[in-house]
Amino acid sequence: MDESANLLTMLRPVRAGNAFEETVERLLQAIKLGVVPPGEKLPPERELAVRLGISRVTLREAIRALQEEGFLDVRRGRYGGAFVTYRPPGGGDLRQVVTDMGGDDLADVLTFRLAVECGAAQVLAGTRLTAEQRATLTRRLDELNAASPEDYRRLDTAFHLAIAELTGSPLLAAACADARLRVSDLLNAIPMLQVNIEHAGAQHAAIVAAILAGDPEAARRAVTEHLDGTAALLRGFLSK
Amino acid sequence: MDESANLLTMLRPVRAGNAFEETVERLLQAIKLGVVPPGEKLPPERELAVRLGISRVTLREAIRALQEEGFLDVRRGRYGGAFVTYRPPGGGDLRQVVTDMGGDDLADVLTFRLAVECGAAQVLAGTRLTAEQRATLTRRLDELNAASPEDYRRLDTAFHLAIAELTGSPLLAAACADARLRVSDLLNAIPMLQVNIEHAGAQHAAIVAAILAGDPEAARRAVTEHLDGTAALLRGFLSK
DNA sequence: GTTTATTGGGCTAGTGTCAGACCATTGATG
DNA sequence: CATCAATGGTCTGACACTAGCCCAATAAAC
Repeated sequence: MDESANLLTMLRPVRAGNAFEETVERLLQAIKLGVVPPGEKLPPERELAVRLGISRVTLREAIRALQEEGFLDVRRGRYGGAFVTYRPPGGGDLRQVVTDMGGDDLADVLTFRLAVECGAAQVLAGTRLTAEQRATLTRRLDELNAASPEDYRRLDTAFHLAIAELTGSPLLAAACADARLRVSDLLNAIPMLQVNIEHAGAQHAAIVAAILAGDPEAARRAVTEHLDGTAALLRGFLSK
Repeated sequence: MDESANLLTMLRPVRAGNAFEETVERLLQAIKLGVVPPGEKLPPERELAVRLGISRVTLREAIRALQEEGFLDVRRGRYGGAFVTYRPPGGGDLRQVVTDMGGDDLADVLTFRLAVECGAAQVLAGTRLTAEQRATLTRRLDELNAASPEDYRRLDTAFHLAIAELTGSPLLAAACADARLRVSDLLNAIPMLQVNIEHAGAQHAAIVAAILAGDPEAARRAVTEHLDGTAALLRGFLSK
């Protein structure tokens, strides 16, 4: 960690890949995180291209790639569109997933997620929330607690993202979304055990309680505990 | 904050601009944050292009733009290079700077910075640090405390970034660098008062003490206090 | 059935970006 | 004063990406 550490950080690559690759990544994330649930369709190409800031040609290439990989079913005509067919796999080989993660180190991803999610929860707890914001937060928690196994991961993501989004900071929301999708493949590769879900449920409740009580310290502690639990779970499966 | 909040977050633009624009931004940040101090030169074009992941042609366009704006002095031949001529301005019109900030909202930027820097400090405090890491942290603090006025902002940046970099998470370091440069124009537009520097000095010391003591709670609190102070200062100058 | 609005599919001309090669300039070194 | 290594300056051919336009297919509405 010498004089040039700052330099290395500032002069990192300006872009992660070409437009096509980055678009595939983004769509894949929206699909895998369940932001667009199975059976639903993506927005129309013309609209989506504008939102993603790319040309329709590039977008279509990305969609075609995902179609060939079996993530999407594309139908023409009115009421057509790109329908999500992907369903989260029951459980793959965690070590393989870790190996597949591009250059990103496992520790890097987990550290990043811990930092930004704790930061978001702390900030939100330190904000005076409107009745509507409080309602959104508790609704997301209730939905998660009532989730069927196949919806669990999707609603868990929605819950965690909601905390970041409720801070009103798009930059922070984007950072948390980024962190989440970097762990999502990992989470999908480990089985969902009833014990873990119950533990997580209690921790989610503690997080919401701390935020609603306006206690940043408690919120930070609750999120740390929750994410440390997940990290330990992952490391446990990796060392077996 | 309806059902589609997640969608809006996930389907944000894949790239902020074209390669040329993003490169200008990056270099400008490295210059304005003092990562490459006045009088020093950027790495050679060939090397820099590789580090930034762009072609030499695009990099040269960016450098030429910055040269024409007066930030760089480019000299040919051996021992030549792109030398930094920019020196941080004494103090401009803060409101103008806020107006100039592209779409980013002031609150968004401050919230983002608070979250990621608190997260980084908390994570670092929760890590068992090596002797070398502890030495780096205290050295950065000492350098900052001994800084002349013209070096203050640069070393302040280096100190804050060091905390993020010491976590060992490149993702987190990049996020903090991003947050810092988004406020740097704002900070440069307000005068440095002796009182504020003394306050900041005490807060920096508290942050380091908490991290070295391995107390995440205290670290989080100290960073929050420090950044809230800066935010209040900014808001104060804006409302005058 | 026929119509119609909406959606994906495909084309073209123009611009952005790239890799790689070669040229021009400079200042230290012998 | 001649040489040389390091650096910026320039060119070319190939590929990526874009904006804008029109075509084709589909299913609801009539």
